[in-house]
Amino acid sequence: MSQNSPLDLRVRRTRKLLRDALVALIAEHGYEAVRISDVCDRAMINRATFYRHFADKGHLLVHCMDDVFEDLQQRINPPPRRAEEIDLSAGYQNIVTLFTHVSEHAAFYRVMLGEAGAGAFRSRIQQILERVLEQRWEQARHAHRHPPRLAPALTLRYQTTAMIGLIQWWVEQGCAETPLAMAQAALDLMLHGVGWAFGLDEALIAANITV
Amino acid sequence: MSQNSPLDLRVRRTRKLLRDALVALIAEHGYEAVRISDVCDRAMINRATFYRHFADKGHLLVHCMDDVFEDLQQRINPPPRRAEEIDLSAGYQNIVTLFTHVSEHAAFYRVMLGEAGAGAFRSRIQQILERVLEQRWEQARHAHRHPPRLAPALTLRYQTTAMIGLIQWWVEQGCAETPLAMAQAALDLMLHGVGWAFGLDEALIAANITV
Amino acid sequence: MSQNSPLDLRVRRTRKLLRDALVALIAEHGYEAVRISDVCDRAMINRATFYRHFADKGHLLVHCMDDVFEDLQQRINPPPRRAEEIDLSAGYQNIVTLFTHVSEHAAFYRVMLGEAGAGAFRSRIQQILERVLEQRWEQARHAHRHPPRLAPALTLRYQTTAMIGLIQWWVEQGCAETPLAMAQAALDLMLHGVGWAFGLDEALIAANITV
Amino acid sequence: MSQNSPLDLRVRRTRKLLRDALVALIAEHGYEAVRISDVCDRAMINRATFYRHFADKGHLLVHCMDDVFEDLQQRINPPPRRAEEIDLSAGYQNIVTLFTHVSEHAAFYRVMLGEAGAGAFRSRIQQILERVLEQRWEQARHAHRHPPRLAPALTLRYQTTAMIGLIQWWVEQGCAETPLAMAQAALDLMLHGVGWAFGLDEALIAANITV
DNA sequence: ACGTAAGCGAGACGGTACGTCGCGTCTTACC
DNA sequence: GGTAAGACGCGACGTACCGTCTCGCTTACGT
Repeated sequence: MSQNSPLDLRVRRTRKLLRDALVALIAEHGYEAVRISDVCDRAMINRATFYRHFADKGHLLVHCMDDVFEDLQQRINPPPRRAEEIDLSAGYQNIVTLFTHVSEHAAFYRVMLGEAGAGAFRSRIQQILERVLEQRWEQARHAHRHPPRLAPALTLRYQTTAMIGLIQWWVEQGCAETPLAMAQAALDLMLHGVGWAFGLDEALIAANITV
Repeated sequence: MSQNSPLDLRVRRTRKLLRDALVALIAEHGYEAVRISDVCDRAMINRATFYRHFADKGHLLVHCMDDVFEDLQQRINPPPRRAEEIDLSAGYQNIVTLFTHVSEHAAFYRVMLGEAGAGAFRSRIQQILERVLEQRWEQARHAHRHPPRLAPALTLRYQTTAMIGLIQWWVEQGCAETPLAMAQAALDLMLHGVGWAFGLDEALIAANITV
Repeated sequence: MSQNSPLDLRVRRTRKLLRDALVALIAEHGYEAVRISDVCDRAMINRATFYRHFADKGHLLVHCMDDVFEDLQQRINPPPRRAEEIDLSAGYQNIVTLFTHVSEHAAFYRVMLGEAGAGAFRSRIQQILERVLEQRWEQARHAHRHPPRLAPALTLRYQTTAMIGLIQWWVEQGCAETPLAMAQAALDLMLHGVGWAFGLDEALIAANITV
Repeated sequence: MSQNSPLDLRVRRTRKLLRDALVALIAEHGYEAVRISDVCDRAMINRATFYRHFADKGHLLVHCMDDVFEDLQQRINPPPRRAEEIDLSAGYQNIVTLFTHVSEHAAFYRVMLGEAGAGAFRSRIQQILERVLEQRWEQARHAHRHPPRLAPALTLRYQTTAMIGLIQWWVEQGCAETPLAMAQAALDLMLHGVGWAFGLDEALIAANITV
């Protein structure tokens, strides 16, 4: 039997060691501060070998992100096949899944979304969330009574960056709340707005719409 | 005493040249890609002189950010002196001011919030917004009928990161909308939520609250 | 014994390919510039296979030199069996043989004696010539009227390096002269000196001996 | 007073340290075996600084050779201004000067002419000697009774390489003989030939000319 | 002739040196 | 006294070549 695995065992081992070392070091010192030689030392991989696999630190980072996001995509992506179930519970499920996934990579998310993280990470997860949210919105379109009240692109950006903010806050707190609680909070904020969350009186809110 | 007199003209000139050069170069190549020697070349300042004023690139960046945020703080910070005017119009005014300020530094915001920007910038503006929003929320507290429905820290983070997302989206579009339109959109999203913006039926929203 | 049986066909083939490749590449780029991987590419031999046969580039070079010098030794070495024939014609014959041999490996000699050649080659051929010349001198000793007028070691070195100089000059010229002409010139220089070759007057030479 | 010296003191110091280190290390390990980092370590110069002065090892070597050969050229070059003194004593003086110079750089010559030396050195000194000898031969031309009996280029090469052989032999012996003795031997070999030095009978030599 | 031990191709890997780049410090000379 | 010019130590970078090491395949040799 010839091994039909795509890559030599040694190759996979080397890449995994490098990935793990990078993640650990970013968590310790931040992305920019990590030197390729540090990664190699930690991974116990020769520096020349690093360059046989990745052109530079950024490529290894992408490799790491692929690792994380692949997991996320596989759990979130499958959209509801039966278009009739337009309730938001599927969306809620997705949000729960998202927070669960985050909690499983909490350390990575904490540092990557932090000040010392890599901008590429934030923009990539933002795109992923945007794509997912847009898809769901497209599928739910016929259930709407009204046309969109604001430019969808704007709304999408608002919601996705806000979600990332929630995630960042949560992992900074050490994931104190359960993923379900976070998902519920996210859904509430999405549906009722920040004013509601702050406890503003509905009448006050309604009154100020016209301002 | 000459100590507290405004700095030597040459010093101020040098620092301004360096600031301008850094901003221009970040806009062209991104923060990390900018070399101190590039900044000096652009500013036509000797590299040794740079080090007489700033310890490193980060310190110059802080200097630049101070320049921008000082402007913002001065326009936004003054809280409503008369606590009785608890209408949201003051908040709305603040938001207009914010977007106006952003439009005046659009290039800077675009690159600094982008993938190639500096993480420090994003986190700093986030803190500023959080502080302002928190202040306003504290002042408006007695006007609320209800206690906060979600943890205020969470809500704050949600709203401020969402605002930054809006800003980023806006400057990426070239500030096509007016600051007033953006402020109105921001306020609407804040008060009515994303579901409303997407045009979801209120009944549907209400129904799913219980999910 | 299988040990001294001629080597496996594959082994001989591999070594020959490597030898030829090295010689060709030295001729093209000089000894130091040749990389082992270049040799392997040219020879269409895997690099790992190279190391199964030679420890490094130097060992392959020695292998190549053995190839060349073995030919030379076999043609020059057999000293005059009958000690009575002490005429110089046998020495002359040897010199003719030497230049003939050189002409048959002209390309190799040209590059190996040139600036980009291997020092080991020059010193090895120098030793060979020195051994041959010393042998002949020992055999011709009883025909001398006089004891050596200069330290034999010095004279030997003078003559052998001069011969190598002649060879180098000749191959650099593309072996324009016949081997016989070169041998005659070498013998003339050996017997009559450089002054004579330049056409200096004998009286002048004699006069200046005392200087 | 502005210093009219061509180079900053630090620059000259750095280059001298590197030169000395290279010479010492070549003497110890041979040219090819010397690593640039070795040179820098020995010279207590940072490796990056090396590259600010020399593109590679070869350029530093040339710098070293210039140092040595400049000395030689200045002592040997000035040709006899008064063309009437065509005796060979001036040539003899030159040869004495050459050997004296060599004895002052004996270690350098020993290793550079040895197997581990640099081919460039040998070929460069060969060219220098050739140029000097050719000059003298041109100036002495009208004193000759006869036209050259062999191609001057060939004779030049013979003599210069032989001289280098003598030099190499001498420094290998630790310069046991005096420079004067070596110069006399060189002149004798030049004027009377190798056969004479070996003590061959003149009649024998004469008889074999016709061979 | 044919099974087997060898020679061999492929290529990952650890290592060492290379030449380059940018940083931050320092000295020197100028104005 | 501030500045220009630039040498210097430092350390990371990305590249190149070396020599070693599996792991299978195939090929010449010995019985």
